[in-house]
Amino acid sequence: MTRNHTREDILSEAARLFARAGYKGTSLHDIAVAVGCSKATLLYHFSSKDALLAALVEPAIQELRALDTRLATLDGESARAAAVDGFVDLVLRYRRQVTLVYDSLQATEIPRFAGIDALSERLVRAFAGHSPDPVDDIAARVVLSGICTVVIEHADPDGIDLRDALTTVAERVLRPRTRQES
Amino acid sequence: MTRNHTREDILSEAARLFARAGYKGTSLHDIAVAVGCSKATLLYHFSSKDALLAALVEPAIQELRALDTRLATLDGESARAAAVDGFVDLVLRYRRQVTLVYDSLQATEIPRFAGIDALSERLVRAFAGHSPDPVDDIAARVVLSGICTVVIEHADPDGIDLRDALTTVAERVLRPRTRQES
DNA sequence: GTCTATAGAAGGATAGAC
DNA sequence: GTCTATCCTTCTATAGAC
Repeated sequence: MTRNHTREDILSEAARLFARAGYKGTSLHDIAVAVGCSKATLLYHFSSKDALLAALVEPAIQELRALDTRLATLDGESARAAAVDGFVDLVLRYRRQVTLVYDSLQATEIPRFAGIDALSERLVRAFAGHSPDPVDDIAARVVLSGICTVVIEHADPDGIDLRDALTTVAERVLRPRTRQES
Repeated sequence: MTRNHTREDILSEAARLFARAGYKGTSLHDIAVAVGCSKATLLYHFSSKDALLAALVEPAIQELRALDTRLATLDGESARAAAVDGFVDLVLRYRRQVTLVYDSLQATEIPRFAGIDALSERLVRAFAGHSPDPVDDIAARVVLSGICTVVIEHADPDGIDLRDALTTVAERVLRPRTRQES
């Protein structure tokens, strides 16, 4: 089918190794060994290690931008629900890339990622249902980042449906309170 | 007062830089420049880069173990509350170390950290109130890791009381449901 | 497209003067 | 205790043959 099997192999192995040891913790040599080729081959397909990272994360970033655009047309409660569903779906489909977006923002300076901080803030606001309560804001941040970390670490999809569980948890935290304190 | 001002400076600057760029992403040269000394001085005070990391994280790990021990004497609901309060307190007091414990487990092999995975699992179980429901388990993981990430990123302690907010959020997710579905 | 060989920089760590 | 100088390794990236 695809003739770029080497290119695909590189992307696949790089994703695996980056997710395990981090971007800085993975060398081109490591990737080359995993793929079964030389470092020079890696750099034939991708102009640099940074470029490899960018290629790896690009589709995830694009989908994140698409979600952001979609959310802009919604408001309040419906935006919150769409944000949760959309984000959980995205994170589950791009498990390995998620870690990278996290540590790559600090690890490298890839211009393509510009504007992602603002996007991230809009996502937090959507999770919070645009509530003015600071606690709702913190709740949104906890859930957002917690979902990322859990998906990263939860390698094995055993019995339970992770998507449902994550969505349920998010609803627990984010759904507007019906005043009932202890 | 303390005569080890250089040693303290090194620990302080290393904590700052490690938290910003990660362990692998920070070189001894970076730390030396920040402290205003040479690499050799760094390695006079700490036998290796790994040893510096260990010294930095050690107190946090010890307190984590202490919390774990304390929790072992409690059960169910009281254990859950104690776990949340204790953990939030710990994470807030060791903000910078938290990131390190996360990425150092993958970055380096420091024997002193042995057994921390099991400890971490016990903490998750305590957060979940030892509920057998898998969703409660996921909820505990989301909150636990979410709290860590939020504290790391939430550098500035502006108006709101982060401790109260985090505790409140944790209670929202973890407190046993009174059956009320949408 | 893939390789070997190698350049050139940066990393951690040591030796020895002060 | 702190420094400069140096060693050795590893890293990213390039050159050029096949």
